[in-house]
Amino acid sequence: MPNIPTIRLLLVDDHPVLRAGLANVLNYEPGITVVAEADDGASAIALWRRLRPDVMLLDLSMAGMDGIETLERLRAEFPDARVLMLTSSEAPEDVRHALKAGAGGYVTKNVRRAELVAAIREVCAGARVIGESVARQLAAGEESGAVSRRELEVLGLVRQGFTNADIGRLLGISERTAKAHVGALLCKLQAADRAEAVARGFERGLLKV
Amino acid sequence: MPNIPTIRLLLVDDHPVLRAGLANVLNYEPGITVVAEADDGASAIALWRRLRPDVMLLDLSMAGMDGIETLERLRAEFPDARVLMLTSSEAPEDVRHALKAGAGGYVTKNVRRAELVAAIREVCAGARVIGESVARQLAAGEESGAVSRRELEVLGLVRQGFTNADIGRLLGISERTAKAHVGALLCKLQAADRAEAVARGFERGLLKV
DNA sequence: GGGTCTATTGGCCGATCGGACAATAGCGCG
DNA sequence: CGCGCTATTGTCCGATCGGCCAATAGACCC
Repeated sequence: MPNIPTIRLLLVDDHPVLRAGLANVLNYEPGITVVAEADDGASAIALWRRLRPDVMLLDLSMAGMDGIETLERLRAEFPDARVLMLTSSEAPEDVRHALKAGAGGYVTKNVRRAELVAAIREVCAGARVIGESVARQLAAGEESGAVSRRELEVLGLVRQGFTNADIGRLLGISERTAKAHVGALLCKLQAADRAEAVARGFERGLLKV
Repeated sequence: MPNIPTIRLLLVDDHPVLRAGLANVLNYEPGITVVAEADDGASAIALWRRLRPDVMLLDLSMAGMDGIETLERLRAEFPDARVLMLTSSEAPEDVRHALKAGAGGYVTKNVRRAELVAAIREVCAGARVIGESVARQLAAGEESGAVSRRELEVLGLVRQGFTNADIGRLLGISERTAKAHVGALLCKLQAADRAEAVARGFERGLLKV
C-alpha cells in the first residue's frame, strides 16, 4: 500500500447537529480530515478559497444560496473542484441539475457510513459516483420525455392557478400556445388534467414546496 | 445541584450517518445516554418495550411506518411515552399531526445542539416544546380554516387527476357533493382552481411527494 | 337548547378545459 | 442539408369546471 495522502474535506450543511456528527464520523476515518465546516454557500466558497481542500461534501437544501448555486459558483471559480452532493432528495431533477452543475457525485443522506466514505474517495479520485437508490430514481424519470424550459415555466404558472388565457398574456403568447404547452405537459407527465400535472411536478422535483 | 438521573434516550432515524453523529453528540452531553438506535418504526417500538427509555427522539420521514404512525402505535401501548420529534419538515400539518398523536415536542433538524439538548430535557420533564421557527410556520397556517378529513380525501383524488364525477363514484357520493368538497377546498386553500389547490396542498404539507 | 360546522344533494349557466384536426418557423445534430 | 424537437398559432367541440341559488341531517360545543 503506497502512502496515500490524507483527503482534506470541507463539510457544508446547514444542520449543525448533522454537521457535528458527520465531522466526527469522518475524522475517525483514516485518510480523511474535515478541515472546515460551513453552514451556507457563501462561507463555503470563502473557505474553499482559503483552504483549497480536496473535496467538498455539500448539502442541497440550504438557506440563502442553495446547494446548486453554491456548486455553480464554486466550479466557476475552481473548475477542478471536486464536490460530492449529500442530500435527502432523490428527485431526478435535483440529481440532473447537480450533475450538470459539475457535481462529482450524488448520494442521499441514508447511505451507510462505508458507502459514504467510499464515495468520498472515489470523487477525490475523479470518478462519478451516484448512489444506487438515486440511480434507480433517475432511470425511472428518463423514461418519459424531458420537460422543456418553456413547459416548466408554464407549469409554474399552472401551479399558481392561472388559466391558459392568463398564461398567454403573462408570457406574451397566444392562449392557444399556452394551451399547447399545457397539453405537452399533460402528455409528458402522464397527467389527466392540470391538477395532476402539478402533483407530478412536485413528485418529480420539477416544482418545489 | 441535586443528583439528576441520567436521561435514557432512544434514537430513531433512518439516516445512519445522522444517527451515528447524533448519538455521538448526545452521549457527550452529561446526563443523557443513547441506549439504543432504530432505523424504522417497528424496531423502535420493539426496543421501547424492551428498554423502557425515558424519551424517544423520532424522525418524521422513514421508510415503511412513518414517524406519525410510529408515534401513534407507541402511545397506544405506552400512553406516557415521551417523544420529541426531530425532523426536516416545518409543514404545519406535520406539526399538528405530530402533536395530536401525542408528541411532547417538535424541533427541526437545523436546531443548534444546545437547543436540542434543552428540548430533550424539557420533554422528559413533561413539557411541550416547539421550535420557534416551527411555531412561526404553525401560526401562519392557522389563519385560514382547517381542511376537514373528507376534504383531504377529496384533495388526494383531485391530485390524481380524477374528475368530480369520478370522485363521486369513488367515494360513493353524488358528483354534486364531490363538487361541493372541491369548492370548499378552493376556498380554504385560497386557490383559483384544482391545480392551485394541489399546489397549496403540497405547500402546506397536506400532500406528500 | 341553540348555534356552528360538516356532509350531503339539487339545478342552472357561462367560463374553461382538453382533444383532434392541421400548419409554419427556428434550432441543433449528424 | 435533411431530421427531429421546440415554439408558435388557428378552429371546432363536447366534457368539465366553478360559481350561484337553496335545503336537510347529524355531530359537537357552550
